[in-house]
Amino acid sequence: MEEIIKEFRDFIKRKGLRYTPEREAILREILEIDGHFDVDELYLRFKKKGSKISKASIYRTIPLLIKAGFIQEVYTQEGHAHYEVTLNKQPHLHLICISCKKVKEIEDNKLVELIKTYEKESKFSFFSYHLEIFGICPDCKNK
Amino acid sequence: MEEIIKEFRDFIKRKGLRYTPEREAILREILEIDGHFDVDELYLRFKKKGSKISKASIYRTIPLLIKAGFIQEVYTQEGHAHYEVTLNKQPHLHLICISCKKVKEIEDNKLVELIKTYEKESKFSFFSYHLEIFGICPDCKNK
DNA sequence: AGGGATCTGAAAATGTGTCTCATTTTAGAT
DNA sequence: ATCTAAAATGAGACACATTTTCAGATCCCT
Repeated sequence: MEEIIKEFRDFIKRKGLRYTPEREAILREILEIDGHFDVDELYLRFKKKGSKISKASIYRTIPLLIKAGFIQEVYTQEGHAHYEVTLNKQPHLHLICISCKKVKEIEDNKLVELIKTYEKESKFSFFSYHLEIFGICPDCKNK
Repeated sequence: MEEIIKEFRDFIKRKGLRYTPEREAILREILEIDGHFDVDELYLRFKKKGSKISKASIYRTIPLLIKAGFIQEVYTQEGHAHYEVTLNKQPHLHLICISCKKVKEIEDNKLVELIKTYEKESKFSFFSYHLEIFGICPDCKNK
């Protein structure tokens, strides 16, 4: 945990930016969230704690955390973006039920291998990817 | 082309909806676009032609075309959705250059096979998927 | 400690997508 | 062909996510 914070601080410094309590608090809060999150959820968590971090700061910090490689945008649902912490996470894909909106994660090495072959063939340098599959989950099929 | 139009008409009828000139015009316009498109582009094409189809109608027709299986939402960029015609298209994935924003398509059967195994294992019924990979294209690397 | 650049919160601005509503159009029944 | 109820349309209002502006606060280098 503290190492991650330190890494973020180094990243901020390296970029010539300023390390502020708000930026640190946002990273700490995100690291405490298990699973996916969105801006509003983050904002409400701060509000509940009595912390008065503004949405603007959250919106401004998220791109930094993405560039630093700590989080990733995973999908858009109900008109707004959802993110997840990528640290200590295997690459994975999301199955999204279009009926109940639940999201299931699948980790699979075969996909990772396949993506590596695309990287070689295309001569791109890959940063990240999303594989989202939309369908109906077993529970909703039986309704 | 005319067969596709007929198919759409049948789809609309089957759903108990009404077949209108606007709906047909929107489908025709989309079929003429080569590649990806967004709502604004579509709207401007109508405007340029002197056609006065409203954005509301475009927004209302797109979900119909998706349900009919003619188009698909492919990715969100700069805050709005982009679509593509799925007819006569092999399933494929998109490589998006985060520098120049160009999108390259890759078709690959291995991915399709892999996704079929996920469908079996997860017991979901899949409708569609997107695989988007973000990276830097060879051209931008050399700048 | 001082000072200029950067960051912050608050609010306004922007932009996408949805909804409302008055009017028009469709399509089935007459 | 005409009538009619239901559904679709365009225009604009609206809801909401995200970005930008700006004045004041903070950071951090010297």
